[in-house]
Parts: sequence; structure tokens; C-alpha cells
Amino acid sequence: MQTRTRQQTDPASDDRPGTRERIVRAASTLMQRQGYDGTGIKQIAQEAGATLGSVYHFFPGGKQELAVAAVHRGDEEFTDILGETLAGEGTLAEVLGALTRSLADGLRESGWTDGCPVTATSLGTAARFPDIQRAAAEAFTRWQGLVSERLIASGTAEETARELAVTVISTLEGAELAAQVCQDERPLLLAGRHLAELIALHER
Amino acid sequence: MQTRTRQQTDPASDDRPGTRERIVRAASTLMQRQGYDGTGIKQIAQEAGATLGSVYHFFPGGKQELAVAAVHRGDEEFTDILGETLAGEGTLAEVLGALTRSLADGLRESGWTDGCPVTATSLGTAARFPDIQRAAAEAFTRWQGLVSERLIASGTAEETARELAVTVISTLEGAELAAQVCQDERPLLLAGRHLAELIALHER
DNA sequence: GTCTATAACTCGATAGAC
DNA sequence: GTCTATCGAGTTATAGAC
Repeated sequence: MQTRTRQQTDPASDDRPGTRERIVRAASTLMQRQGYDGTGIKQIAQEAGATLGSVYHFFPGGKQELAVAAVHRGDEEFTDILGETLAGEGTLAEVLGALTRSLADGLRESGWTDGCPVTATSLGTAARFPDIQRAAAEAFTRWQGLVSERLIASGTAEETARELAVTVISTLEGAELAAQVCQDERPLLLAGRHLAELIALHER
Repeated sequence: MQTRTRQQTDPASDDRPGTRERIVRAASTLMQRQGYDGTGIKQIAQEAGATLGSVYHFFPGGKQELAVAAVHRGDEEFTDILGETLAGEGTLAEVLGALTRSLADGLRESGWTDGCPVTATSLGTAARFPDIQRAAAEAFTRWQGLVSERLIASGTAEETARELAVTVISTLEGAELAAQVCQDERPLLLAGRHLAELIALHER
């Protein structure tokens, strides 16, 4: 899901992150917007304020290795957000409402361009690049696991929780997609409400 | 969502569809698998058994016009499937189970490559090509409308039905995405079950 | 580690014969 | 309507100076 806070990429500013870090960020952001094939390595280098030589120095595997790093980065970012959100106060319904609200805000503020970096980077590449597919699958599985743990902790039966968690991630992902495609935040907000209802149905 | 039945593309067979039709089918199928930027016009021409000259004869607007036609085709195909499924016998729960089952079968049989043609073609292109974004948004809206009508017909209140329909499409779309990414049909099957529960909750 | 130059290739699109 | 040839610009990736 979309998680990135728009950041400074001023190539002239001091004490900025290291070159490798800037390259990964640029790759993740650009592939989130334009997908794997729509993003060029030269564009990544330029956005990162690095040269082509530096990109291949840190990522000798080329574009494919860069995409795997970008997916891992997207995974980590949303894992952090999801973890913090789920650990926050409030009922699960409130937590889901805050999460979808936040995703909707970020998506709208980006002009509906910045959706889920994992999805955008991996979709259409799975058949050609198994490494990218694997990284994306790991992300989805990790997110499902986080939701599942929270459901179990709040009293849902284990098997039920694992199943519900899969649908929670599917629905969040699909709602962000629908919001992006329709350029309308309602799918995300409705997903938050309906998921809360679905979960309440299974709580004891 | 993924709807296509694998079809003959034998370039030598007789009484096959016209050139324009073959080009649209090839464009839709290839962009469904590889996305807009991952699919070349030459590849489309070859898969369609046509020449580059023919492609530009029927689609003078080039790749962009071809992508819009491909999205419209994907829209029509799933609109037909959804319409027939919803009009079929059985409770809405049964109907959703059959639909997700069918989507899962198609996805698995394609080796997890053929997801939703509308999503795959439009994701990552919205900012650059408003025509493609618009065609994709129309598809999502149409599908939501179909589900909404069926919900209203089976006794759900109008506003409730419209809202539920949005989440039904979001969840189906997200579950197909999750199934594709994880190469596992369970997200789709669970989505069918959970959506049935959610809808039952709102029936009177 | 960073930079430039370039090799090797593919892309979308066009022109014009048939 | 169909075909081939090709243009110009773009791509990924590499080589080698600094």
C-alpha cells in the first residue's frame, strides 16, 4: 500500500542519505508510480542525484536487482506503518478506519499516482523475474501475518484470524487500487468500514 | 478481473476473426500479462498474426489508442461474466463462491500470469495517459453498478447496496491481485466466503 | 566511488510499394 | 488493407579514466 511521505530529493542539500540509500528510494518511488517497465535506470539515477556508474556499482545485477530492493523497501515501509497502527490504541475498527483514512490521504495528495509500491513494481514482471515475484509474495505474507497476530491477540480464533487477515490485506490492496483507478477516496474509506464489520462478526 | 478463456491464435487457421479483432485480443492479452510498458507493438502484431502496417492502419493513435481498446475489451468481457453470474440461480453467497472459484481456476491455469486486464494495463499509465485511466475507471464503475443492482434486487437498501458494491469489487480485485502475487488461490476463495458473510449482514 | 562515453539493442512510429 | 524497410530516439549495460 501507499506509505511514502514525500521527501526532499534536493541533490544539493548537505548531510543527505548515502548514495545507495538515495538510489533505492528513487527506484521505489518511481516504480511505485510508473511500474517496472515504465521506469528507466537513467531516470532513477537522475532522481537520486547519482550517476549511472554509481547505480551499477551498488547494483551490479542491474534493473532487476534494483527492483527487488525497491520491493523490499516498500515491504519494510508498510510493515512499519501497519505494525505501529495495529499496536496503537483503539478498537480494531478504529484502527482500520485510521489506516484507510491515512492511505486515502496519501493517495489523493500524490494526485492518485502513488499506490502500493510492491504491487506496482511486481505486477507484470512476475513471469519474467521470479526474484521480484518472490519479494512481493513475502511482503503480502508478512502483512497478513501482522494482521493475523493482532486478531488473535484480540480474541479471534487462530484459524479464523489467519483467514480474515488474508481478506483484510486483499481488500486494503484492492481498495487502494480502486481508489487510484477511479481517482476517488471512497473505496478506501468504505473498505475500512466494511472490514471492521466483517471482523466484528467473528469476534467472540 | 481475469476472465479470458485461452483461445486459438493459430495464424494459419481459416475463418478466424478479422484483423482488427485479432489485434485487440492480442493487445488485451499481452498487456494483461506484461502491462502497458512491458508490451511492444511489434509483439502485439506478431501475436495477432498481423503486420505493423495493419496495426497502425486500424489504430492510427498508436499504442495509446490500442491500450484504450484493450481496456474496453477487458471491461466488456468481465461485464458479461459478472452479468451472467449475478443473473444465475442461487443465493448471492453461492454466486460469489462460483465467481471467485472461476477466477481462481483461470488464474492458476494461466500459471498466475493472467490477472485483471484493466488493472494490469492501466496501472502505472494513469498519469501519462488520461484516456487509459478514464477507460479503467469506467470499467470499475460499471462493475460496481452491476453488483449494486443485484443487491438492491435481493432486498438491500439502496445506499447500503451502492456502498457494499464498491467493496465487493475492491475485494475481488485485491484478492485476484493477492492470489497472483502469492501464486495461491486461497485469497480469492476466502474473499468469496467473507464477502458473502458481509453481504448477509446487510440483508433484511 | 564517481564520472563519461559508447556499444548493442529495442522501441514507437512513418513512408511508400504493392 | 497488407507488407517491408527504416528513421530517430530511447533503452540496458559495460569499459575505462579519474
